[in-house]
Amino acid sequence: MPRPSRERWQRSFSEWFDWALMRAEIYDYGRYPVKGMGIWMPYGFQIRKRVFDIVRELLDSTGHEEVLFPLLIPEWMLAKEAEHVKGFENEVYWVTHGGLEPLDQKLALRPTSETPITYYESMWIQSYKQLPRKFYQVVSTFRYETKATRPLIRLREITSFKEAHTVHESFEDAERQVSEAIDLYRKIFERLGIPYLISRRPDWDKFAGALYTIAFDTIMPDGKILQIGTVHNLGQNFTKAFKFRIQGRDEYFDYPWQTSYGISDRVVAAVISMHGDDLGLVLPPEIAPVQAVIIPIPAKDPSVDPKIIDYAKDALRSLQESLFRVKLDDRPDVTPGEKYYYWDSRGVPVRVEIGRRELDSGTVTLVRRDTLERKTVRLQELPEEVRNLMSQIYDSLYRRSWEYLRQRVSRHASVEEASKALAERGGMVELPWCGKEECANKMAEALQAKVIGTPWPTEPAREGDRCPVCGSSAVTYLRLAKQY
RNA sequence: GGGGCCGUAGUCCAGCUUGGUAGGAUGCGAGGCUUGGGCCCUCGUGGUCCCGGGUUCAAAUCCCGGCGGCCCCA
Repeated sequence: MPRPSRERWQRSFSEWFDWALMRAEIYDYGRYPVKGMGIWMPYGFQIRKRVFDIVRELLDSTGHEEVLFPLLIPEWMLAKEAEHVKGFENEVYWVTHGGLEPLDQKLALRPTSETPITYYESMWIQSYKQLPRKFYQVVSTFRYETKATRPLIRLREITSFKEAHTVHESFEDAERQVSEAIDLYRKIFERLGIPYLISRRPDWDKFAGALYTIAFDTIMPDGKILQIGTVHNLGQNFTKAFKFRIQGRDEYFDYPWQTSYGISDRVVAAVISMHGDDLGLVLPPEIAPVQAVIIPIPAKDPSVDPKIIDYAKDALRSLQESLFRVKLDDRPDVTPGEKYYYWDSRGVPVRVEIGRRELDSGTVTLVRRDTLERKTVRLQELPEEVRNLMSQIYDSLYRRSWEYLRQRVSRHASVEEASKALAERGGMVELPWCGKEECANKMAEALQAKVIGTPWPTEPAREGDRCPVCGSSAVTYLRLAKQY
């Protein structure tokens, strides 16, 4: 078999994505009778779990403490911070009845948890000595999306919202926390081989209630941008709204500073999309529920088959002892070819083929999922070879996805050039920008694209670069793209 | 926000224009034959035709409303 094509993957990505989710039994979407909600199936649940294991590991190791807040938020609490409630008013689900009885206080299904968490922080924290404090939870959140919902990408129940919330004694420390969060997110996406761009969202598009928002975006196979993580500096907006004050080093009372940052199901959508091909998923080994699958090949002479199975079990044991997640597919009534397609679609990184040839020579044949290259190695070397292959697969997925992203980001002096680039390959374009909202909107309109933001860290414009709309000196560059 | 397409077996789809017995492929189960990339054969199994209402002697089919999915544009 030649290297698998990525034609359908790229040309009809939307179809590919729906197909891949079903085919690999990840997320059953489109037949639950509530819009925008689906079911994590066992295999998908394993992937999701391993992705969020990485998230938890990195948060835990940097002093974040996992908590769990209630799903329901009373109306008065959600409404405490004026900008916040205004930003969410169109997408909140309300619980209005208990049984047949109308509730005297409407209860929101949390769209995010800044308000209840701040409410409790105000009771738990009295002094700067208790700071910084970093909490997080991984929960379902609900948003009444009016745009077209998509599996994992735009859900009404976001089933895997990791929201972190931190408290600090000073603006400077909150700024430091923003950097830490960005660094954490970089590490998460690096581990998953998801390439990203970091942008500061324009002021008119920041999180409701934040001073500013930094966002991670990736580029999907169809060239559209997907936001995969956000980091907000909340300033004192919520602490003031909740009259949450602490005693500072100077003995005076003042409002502490907060940040919050979130990652969701979209990370799983991104990792699936980024590495896939026309056969289905290609999973980075770290999150693959099955890292190697052993396929026994029956012999012409059936009396040899028990020996092949025994030999395959030797291979299985050897890999299990080396702590790989490995599976022997010894279903007697399914042909090897069908098993290949089955496991390929699920993205298993390494396949181990064992037939008469391998039995007779004390070897096994390894096939790597990303390239379908084969290689025959001695049975004793199996664990080491699998380990090497997995690391090569990760490296190559990583390089390929970053290469893909880089090819779809470009800087242009004029709207015409940028428009051409967007038409040709989608992705992100950057144009010099004077900083005025009006000019940004005009660029977006001309390109029929959305303003994504400005590069982070902030990049001052080069001498002589001019805003293509008003012609005045550019201060930085504006990123625009078609967005999910 | 505007426009379009679609909903029939677990899945993919035909049937709808022209109303009159619910079809195919695939899957699933049994048996046989195969097995180094989806083999083949036989038999069997599987349906609230998305939901509600209307028209009609009769509705998967026509009409209205709803729910859900997809695409394009803003």
